[in-house]
Amino acid sequence: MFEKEQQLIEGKIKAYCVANDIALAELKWQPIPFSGEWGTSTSFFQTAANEARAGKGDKVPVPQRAQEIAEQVRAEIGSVGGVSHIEAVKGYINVYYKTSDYAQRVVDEVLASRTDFGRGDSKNERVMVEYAQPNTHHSFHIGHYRNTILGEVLARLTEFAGFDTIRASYPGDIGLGVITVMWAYDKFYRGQEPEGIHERGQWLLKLYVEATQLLEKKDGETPEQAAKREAHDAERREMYQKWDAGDEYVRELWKTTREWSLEELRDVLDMIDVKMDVWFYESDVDEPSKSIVEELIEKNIADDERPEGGAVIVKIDEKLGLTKEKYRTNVILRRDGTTLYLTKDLALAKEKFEKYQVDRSIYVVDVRQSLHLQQAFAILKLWGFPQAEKCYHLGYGFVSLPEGAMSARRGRVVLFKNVYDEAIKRVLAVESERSGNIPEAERESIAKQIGLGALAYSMLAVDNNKDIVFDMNEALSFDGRTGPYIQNAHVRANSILKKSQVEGQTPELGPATFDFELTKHEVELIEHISRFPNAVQQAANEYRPLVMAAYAYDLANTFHSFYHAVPVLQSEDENIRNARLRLVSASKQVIANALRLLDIQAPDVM
RNA sequence: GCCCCUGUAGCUCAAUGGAUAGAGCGCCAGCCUUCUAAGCUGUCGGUUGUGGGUUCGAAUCCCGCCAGGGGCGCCA
Repeated sequence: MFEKEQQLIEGKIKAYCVANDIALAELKWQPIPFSGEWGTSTSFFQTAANEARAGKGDKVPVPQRAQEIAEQVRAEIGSVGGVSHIEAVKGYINVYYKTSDYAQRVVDEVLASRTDFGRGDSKNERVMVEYAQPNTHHSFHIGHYRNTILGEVLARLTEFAGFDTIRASYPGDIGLGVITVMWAYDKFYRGQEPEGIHERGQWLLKLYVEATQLLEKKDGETPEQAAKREAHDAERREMYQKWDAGDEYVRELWKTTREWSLEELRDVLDMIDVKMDVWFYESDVDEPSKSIVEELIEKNIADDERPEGGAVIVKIDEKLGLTKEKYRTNVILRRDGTTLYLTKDLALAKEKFEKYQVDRSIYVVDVRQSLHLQQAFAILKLWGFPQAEKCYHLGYGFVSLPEGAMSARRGRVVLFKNVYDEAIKRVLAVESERSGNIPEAERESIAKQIGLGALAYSMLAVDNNKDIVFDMNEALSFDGRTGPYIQNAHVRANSILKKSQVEGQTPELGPATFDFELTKHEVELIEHISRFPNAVQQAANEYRPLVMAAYAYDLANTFHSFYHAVPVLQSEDENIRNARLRLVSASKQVIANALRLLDIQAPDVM
């Protein structure tokens, strides 16, 4: 925002140092921590330290010498347009901007750009974010939700930051787990089908639990029980073989039940406003991945141990020439010729690189699969894909329950849909208590926005590499550092604007200047707003939704304080009233932009 | 055995080499005839697991140790 002024000052500092034989170290500018006003600062510690190391400076302590330089430089700079004053403190030089200029620039820019405020310039680079990879024939649980919201927000961030972004889902639609459900369905429930997308999807999970009970070896089982269990297992294996061979009946059964799961998944994604660009299915890459195995053997990357009754493996460390074990060795084809997760991931990566021309490939996957993905990336490198360098595993800690890990086998899972329903129920209860002014018809829709806002934020406000113990009361809390807190700031801003009869009535907010004495609340609000574009870039570059989550809260917090302390509509001076209205409008816009990046709705009333 | 992650206020978490380590929850005390109290203001609360090292400066980087979690050739 003040790049020109900063550059001018930097130039003067450099000139002064050259003239006075001071070996200036690189200048790093950063905002001044606390201020009733705002500005930017840089320090001279590094320069002083360099001098001390070179034996200059007569053994003056570094902080003292840094302060000396800061004072000398300060005297030299003189006055700069747009800058109110410059001070030398504790080895830092603080440049304070002229309040009115700064405020005006920030607010005007937001109001000119609106929904595009904070959008980065195009980076001419294509990013694919792969997330939402639940298995079919299960049901979408709260762990899948964490994955999906993280991936979606990351995609929104990279897109807004200037990357060409592709969203990709990769459901696991085949495997022993899938066959297990099909077997149970075919044997015990053939022809049945519950009403309702979610009921039907969740029913498949129940079948899985039931089937697992029947197929699991139990302590002290009688020979008859054991025989029965083994017979069941044989049926299941037979079904898998039939699927593999393309048996018409089994394939049809698979397609039908698979579609039930995918319908449920699509509906969940729709509920949380996620629109996928590309759908990859595990079953689609099964065949292509087999030819990849042959290619890797030919290229002497993979070793074929099948002649000795083994599998096809890749000795990754050895092929990379590493002496210490890092990636180890892994199997890419079973001895029976069937593929593995790793095999399919290689085929998928090839398609991403060749068909979709992605420059960066981000995998939002549980941190427990870290070694596995590192192995995949290493093999891609051996294979000759330069993009392997830009494959990135965004790992996240797993979501467990207060009573322990979630376990689909034991039926101990918290389903997303149940949390969603509970969230709406709780918000509606609060609404009936506090929001008497909202028409009955609108309440349901707002309850969805608030409930999902609480849930999304509870996931996003924790660093992705930390595990989460899912607690319904915490996840659906509406007080304090939560989604609804941020949404409420948006609502309050809207409330002022609505009452001012500015928005909606006239297209333009009244003109205003900020050359009156601003309160510290206004100053802080403006500063936070001005930081938004940087927060977008940082969050996207570091692949960290948390950065944006933290930013959104801080902005809302600043707005709430402003709202409480500074009258807007009651301002007697017309210029001040207009200036504050412009500030409120800008605040509302930036809060909305931040919430949008977090996949959280910004309601006008709540 | 090897590798990865985590350890910060009573609890849940921020702070990725800079100024006095910050929020929320909880506790306590204030604030609604005044733009929505899902809010605001204030109080209390810290040897950043531990011992060294690097640096002008370390929660942050390096090494050791302790504690918890996860992973390691035919599951995904």
